[in-house]
Amino acid sequence: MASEPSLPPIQVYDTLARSVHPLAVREEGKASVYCCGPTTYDVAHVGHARSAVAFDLLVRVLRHRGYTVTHVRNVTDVDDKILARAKETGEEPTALSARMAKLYDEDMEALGCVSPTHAPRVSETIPEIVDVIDRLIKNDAAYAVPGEGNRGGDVYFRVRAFRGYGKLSGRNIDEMRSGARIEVDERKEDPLDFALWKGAAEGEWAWDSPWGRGRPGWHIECSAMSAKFLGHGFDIHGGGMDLIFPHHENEIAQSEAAFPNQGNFANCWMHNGFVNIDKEKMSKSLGNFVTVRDALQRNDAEAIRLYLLAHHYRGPIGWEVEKLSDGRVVFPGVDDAEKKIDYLFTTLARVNELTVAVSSGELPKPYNEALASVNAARQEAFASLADDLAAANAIAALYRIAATLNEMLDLHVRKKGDRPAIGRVIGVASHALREIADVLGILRVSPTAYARRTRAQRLALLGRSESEIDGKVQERVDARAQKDFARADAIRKELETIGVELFDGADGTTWKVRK
RNA sequence: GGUGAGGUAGCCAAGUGGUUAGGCAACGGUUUGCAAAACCGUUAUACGCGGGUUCGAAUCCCGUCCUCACCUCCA
Repeated sequence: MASEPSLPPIQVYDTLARSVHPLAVREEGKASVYCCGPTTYDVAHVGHARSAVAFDLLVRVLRHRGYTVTHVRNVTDVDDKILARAKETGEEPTALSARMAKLYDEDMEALGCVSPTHAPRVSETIPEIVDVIDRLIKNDAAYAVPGEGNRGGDVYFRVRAFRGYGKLSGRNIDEMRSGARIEVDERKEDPLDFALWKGAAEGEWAWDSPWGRGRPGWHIECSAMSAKFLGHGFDIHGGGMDLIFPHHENEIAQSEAAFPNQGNFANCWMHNGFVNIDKEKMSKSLGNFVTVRDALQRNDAEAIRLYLLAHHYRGPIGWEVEKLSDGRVVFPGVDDAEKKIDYLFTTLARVNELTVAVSSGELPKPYNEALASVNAARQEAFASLADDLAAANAIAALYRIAATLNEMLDLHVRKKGDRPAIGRVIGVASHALREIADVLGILRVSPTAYARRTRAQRLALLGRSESEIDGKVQERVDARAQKDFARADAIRKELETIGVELFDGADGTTWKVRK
């Protein structure tokens, strides 16, 4: 169902098959995607952002290729960690959850992630969760253990009863026993069994169920939610690589045991790699994390997104953190990405300022070649994205197209070349640039809006005010008017040392804060 | 112990058998009062190490070293 027949079919790496294979959807022209979202006990770090961006890219690519995508991303707003954190802060767990879920949405929106079609919450899916557990008990795949005293009962999944257990993560049950540290829990029939429902004491944060008051186990919500919105056997299930075991393995076990003889729970499994700091996985438990909000304070959202996209979604990303001598913390890799975003926006700004005649006839050779190179770059970009979301190649194509645009713009500015031919190349190239950027989810605002917001952010980081810089610039403009170039150069140098670059253009002097 | 990911030029990072990845930094050129931006060129016959297959290997095979992750909460 490609909207453009010349583009190759989409293929992705499937963790279950351990290979790249063509995407097969159960319903022509439609794609169903379920992604594991956050557990809302704290703000998101850039590892969460990476996962969201990776699957946002998937959804964008699918939509660009003509698929109608139903994208479900859950919010685990009921969890022991939320309860524990709420006890620390004195907040109601539900309030903490709701607050963090809102911040997560804000962060991901800032990073250009399109809102999922459905974002179900555990707290609003309890009846469906109870229903799946009930099915599992009826299918002998799970068993209830009565609670004691005023505690509700527990329900456990009978791992050994599910024949396919381990197929996603490549583990076998007996090898796991020797390696895993398993807490002795007398209520379980087998140490491998995991909780579907956990009984809670009277007065605790809990919901009613046939087994007494309690809360759902960690994995069951995804089985219930995906069934609710996508049904059994949906197309793609996504999440971070650390979820393969046990979370996704358990989802498969639950869903396939609840709906036996109905085929695979999900047709294809995609997993994103980690964000590392100093070669170690960024994680809450290690404490080596950078929150999305930290990152957004120091860099533009577009730059963060580009940095994440510039690495293949399955590989690791090293998030560089550098402490400057003055104590400030910077992210050099993201700064680098921000320069690239600057370049692309600057190119677009030049295009926007231009009004030019457009040739419709046969183009002279050099322009024809430029046009061919743009079209080849565009083709390459979308072919790469179709090949397991190779975004880095699409980004490379972006630079190639931008270089052609700037080359044409330079010719135009210098009043050289064939203007209508230049106009035609610029028209095609800028359209291709925007189209690719759109699928990548970058260059989402106007160049002027970007310039305005990055200037404000960079000035704030430098501790300078706009009027202060404007004053200096005006001083220099006056000096130049009097041909006092020594004074003008001194001011230029002074501004340069604090990170401000000047540009003497035909319409006067403009300035920019360097990243 | 089991399972998986990765080691590519100063740095970041694509690439799974044969013609350019791309970016950053540095340097040279065009342009500029000087700069910046932009464009062109150079740095770059790079692929952890040792064997092997092949006319040809970063890419396939065997061995080996190193890093990281999962097996416990984790995107």
